[in-house]
Amino acid sequence: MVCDEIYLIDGSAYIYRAYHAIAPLSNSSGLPTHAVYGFTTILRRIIRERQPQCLAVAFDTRGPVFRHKLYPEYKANRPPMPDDLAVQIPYIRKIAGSYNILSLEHDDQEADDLIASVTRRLTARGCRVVIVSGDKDLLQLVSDSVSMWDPMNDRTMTPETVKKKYGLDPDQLLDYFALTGDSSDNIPGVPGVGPKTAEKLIKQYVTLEGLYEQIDFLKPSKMKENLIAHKDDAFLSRKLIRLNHEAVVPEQPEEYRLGEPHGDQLRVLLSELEFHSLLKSDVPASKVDTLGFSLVQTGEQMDELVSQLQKAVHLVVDTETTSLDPLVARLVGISLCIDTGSAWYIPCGHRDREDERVADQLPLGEVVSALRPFLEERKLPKIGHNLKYDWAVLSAPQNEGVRLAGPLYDTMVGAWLIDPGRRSYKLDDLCLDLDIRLTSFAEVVGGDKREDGFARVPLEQARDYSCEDVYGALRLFEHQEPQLRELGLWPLFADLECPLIPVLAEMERRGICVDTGLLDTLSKEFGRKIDGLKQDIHKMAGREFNINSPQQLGEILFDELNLPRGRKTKTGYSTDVKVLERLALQHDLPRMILEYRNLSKLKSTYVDRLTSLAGESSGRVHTSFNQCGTTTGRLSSSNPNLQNIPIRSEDGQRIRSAFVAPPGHQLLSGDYSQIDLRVLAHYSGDQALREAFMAGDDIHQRTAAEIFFVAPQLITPEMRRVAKTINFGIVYGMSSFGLSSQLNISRKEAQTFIDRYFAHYPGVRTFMDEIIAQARKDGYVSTLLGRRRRLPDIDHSNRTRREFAERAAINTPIQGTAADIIKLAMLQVDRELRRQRLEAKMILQIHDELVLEVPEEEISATEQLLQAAMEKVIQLDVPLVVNLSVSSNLAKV
DNA sequence: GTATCCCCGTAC
DNA sequence: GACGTACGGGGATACT
Repeated sequence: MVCDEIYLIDGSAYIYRAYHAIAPLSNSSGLPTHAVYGFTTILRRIIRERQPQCLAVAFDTRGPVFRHKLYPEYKANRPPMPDDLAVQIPYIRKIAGSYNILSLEHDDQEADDLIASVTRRLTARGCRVVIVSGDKDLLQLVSDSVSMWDPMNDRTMTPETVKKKYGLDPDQLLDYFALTGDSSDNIPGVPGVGPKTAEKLIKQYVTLEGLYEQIDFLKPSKMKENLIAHKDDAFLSRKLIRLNHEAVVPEQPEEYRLGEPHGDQLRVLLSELEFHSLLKSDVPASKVDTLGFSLVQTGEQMDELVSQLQKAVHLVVDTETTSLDPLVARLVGISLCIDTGSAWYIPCGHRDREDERVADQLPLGEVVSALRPFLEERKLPKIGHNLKYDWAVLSAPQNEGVRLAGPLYDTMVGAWLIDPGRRSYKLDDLCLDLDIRLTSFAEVVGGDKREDGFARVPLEQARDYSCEDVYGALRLFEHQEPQLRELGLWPLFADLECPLIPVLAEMERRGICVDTGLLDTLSKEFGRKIDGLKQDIHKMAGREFNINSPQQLGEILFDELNLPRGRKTKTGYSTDVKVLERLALQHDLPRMILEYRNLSKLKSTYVDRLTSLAGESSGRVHTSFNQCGTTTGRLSSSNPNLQNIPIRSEDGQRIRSAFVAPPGHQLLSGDYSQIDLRVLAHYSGDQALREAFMAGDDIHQRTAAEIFFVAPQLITPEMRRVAKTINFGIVYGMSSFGLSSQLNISRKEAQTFIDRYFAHYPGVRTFMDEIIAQARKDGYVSTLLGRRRRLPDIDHSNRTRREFAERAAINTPIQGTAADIIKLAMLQVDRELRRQRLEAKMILQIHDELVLEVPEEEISATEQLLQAAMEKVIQLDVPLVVNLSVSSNLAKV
């Protein structure tokens, strides 16, 4: 028999489960997709784990079914299907179709009835059936040839397990449920009869009929009265629960055979849904044609390549190297292409198994001298994916310092500008959207786990892999360019973000000097204090425990010391600063925990981490500035993150002072004063806010005067602090709740402050309302330079998600415009330093601050340059003010 | 043993 | 549920 075992999936049930179990998700056009996603994963899991030959998925019909005629109240307590689920249903059907799975649906029948009908037909033909469901209503079908499996908890129900769970045979369940009823389906049953009673009754009397024949002999009781009074309900319930075995369904087992997925359909569908990982794993490869890829291994071949490059209008570049770290990476090969018809791979650093240089390749020197004129040609645009890396590799001294020039077009940055919210900007993921499947790095390097694995990849394979990357990047670029122009992003792309790439690469390469001696001292000192605190804490707690574990800490504080619990987290009670600070008022332990936490955070995250990173490259640390790391347009920094070095506490300052200028140099820092609020003043046009900045006032003091109704000179530091919190909160869209918890005041007081704030700055209120309205109309918000962020949740039915999008609508134009401005300034500073032939170098950007390393004799010239460049980089309706500071280290005095 | 989630804390 | 944008350490947990 072709299909001796058939899997029948309770589709509708899993749609609901997926909908509720998976966090809301949507594609870039705002279509909710989480139910589709969850459903698809379940389907895949069933197929993967059970490899069924025969499979069907049953769906509920949309309209009423025969049960409604029997009982109008049937499922009357069910809320209608949520809209954001309803729109996903057609996609779920398409998914089933694309995976080549038979779908069952019938007017007047529910999925359960279809499953019952198929089960009846096919078991009669000798097939075994596995029902895939978690619904107890289907248990009535279980028999020697029918089992039920719920992949969610991987439980299989057989007649034996049914007996174990209910004490009854599967065919008695109907009568059993007829008595208990089912509140979720609004099936009445008999009031007062629950699982225990029903089990006893059915065990004794076998069926409803048996029970009611003997009803007179029951002892008088409330239950007996109920049974008599609700006899009709019991029989009606059984009718409702009994599945229909007579629905029209395919009769032949062959019709349930699971075929191969429809690759093309699936590709289109998964692309639309933006299920990139599934696209990658489930859609058969449409591999890139490698016919036009060639190796350049001889002088003649290089000459031929050079003559081809003469006619290039743009050059796509990718480098293969021995390391992800450009400081040490050695070129293994370069791939190039100028159109989508062909590509070249020029190996220059490949090695064999014995680590001997492979013979059939030109030496690096020859490769570089042949290609340098093209790579450095300022009129020849260069295209690549993550060009910051290639720029850094090519310009490194060990690779002969090629300065990749010409307008740079980076497809990673392009993809980010088009959709700054997407998860991955990896070349292969982006290419999948264009239906191009690239070979993964892992596939090529295979088992070789060493970092320089690529050097040992055979040339032909290296050629195909590397050429695919330039081909993919070019296809991406061709896809992106019209989009970038259409969205008005081209100037931002071509004139700001892409020119910034070499600037960032140089900042990263230069790095910043750290005083490892000081870090060492700090590490020891913090270590000593931490050990002392640890002992004291354990002593006071009465036992040893892991202080770093919020869970264990919670046990000590709340269970053993019985201190009052605060806010709940998913896994227990919160032990964060706010909670511990409150507890510190009544117990010493929380105070010590806070100190312990503070010191261990500083030690592990900063002191020790910096020490290990500085050790790798002789006293300097080299961060990565991630250009595509945020949704607002800011940079982010990692390995180490130099944008969150402590500043507020004294210990934080000591860590800062370990960032130093090298001998003969100083650190010059310029930071924008209140750039967010100035941008807000500009955007909102609010009269009072603008005047405050025009007058050069201390904005927090000014705000304090307005909300406390006092003269500016009478403002206390406390009042200023409150005003400052409000000013910041406004930019983030904070509510009275947030403000009250931040300031430890009542919500009412917080609301009063907010009301007074808006009374004084009415333009800000208008701005906030308008920007949300605009986001709702357009589906996105934008910054001064036209940077965009889509906000698909701005109309979401879930209030939390909607309000989140609303706050982002307020914050993004402000934060993003500030990012635009400082990026412009970075380009300007870079250009001016070159023009004035100064040796000073930018080394850090911390959102509203630029830090330069400056030779002592250049300090005054660089100060002027920096301040002018930053302040004059753009004209807002309020002045931009930059504060400078010069110091031998990063600590603020 | 490795990958990932969660809690927490640092910055602007 | 409640304040936007990040990164990262360490514990807990899930998976291989």
